[in-house]
Amino acid sequence: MRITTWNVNSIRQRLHHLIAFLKEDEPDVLCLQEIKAQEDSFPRLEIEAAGYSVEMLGQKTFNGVAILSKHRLEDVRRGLPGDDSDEQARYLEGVVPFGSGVVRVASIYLPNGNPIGTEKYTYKLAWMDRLVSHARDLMKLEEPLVLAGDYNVIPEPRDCHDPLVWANDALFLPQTRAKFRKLLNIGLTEAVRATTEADKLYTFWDYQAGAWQKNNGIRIDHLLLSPQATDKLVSTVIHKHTRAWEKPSDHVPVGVELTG
DNA sequence: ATGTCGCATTCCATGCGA
Repeated sequence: MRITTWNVNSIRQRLHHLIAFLKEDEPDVLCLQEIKAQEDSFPRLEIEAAGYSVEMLGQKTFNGVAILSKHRLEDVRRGLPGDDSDEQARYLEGVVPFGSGVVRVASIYLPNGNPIGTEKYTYKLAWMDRLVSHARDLMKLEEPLVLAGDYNVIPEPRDCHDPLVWANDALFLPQTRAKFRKLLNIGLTEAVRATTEADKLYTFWDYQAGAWQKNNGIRIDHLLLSPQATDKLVSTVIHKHTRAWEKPSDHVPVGVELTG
């Protein structure tokens, strides 16, 4: 069973890439972020024609998350608990069959938080607190769990091309990284780091300043696994080649394979 | 060199978010 996450930066602009990726990689579950669409403009029929069911939480213009799955999602949760006034579409969760049971999967689009010193960064930190709280609740279920998405967090200096460039950025501030470590400290395992110690592994390259050509990237798309999922972890993959496609997303897909 | 995208409106140019 393979579960993959991809920030597509507009589902409508990226539909052909998305269909191409589904056909070449055939993930069982694909979590999407930044679909930038609501239900009425989401290309549901094309995706269903490729053999995937669709659950989504959309929003006009910005944000928006979805989960595509070969098997229909059950027990779907739309939105991150903890703040009923939060209207940004950044969290979607559900379960799919896995072995003799299920795996619970979430598609996460964690706030960017820039510029620091503004309400945007306050919102990011508060959102991370809510994610920690909800993840604690999910851990009590003691089931395979994969929290996948664009975390907008560079976990360590080796996860970016030049740490000095990112020193005062919301993606890399000590306070941001500390909150990310809270997720790990409640017992979640970051899948890519569980399978490799390599540096220069990136999942995002800015459109600007020739970042892709210079391999000036950052690793901000992550899959966090509960112990029950980590026990089944076989491998991870960063689908870097998609960044070289014509008119690409600035993020590439990242996937895990679990046995069973 | 504050350099590129995608979206929406103020609508063929500009502001916002990333």
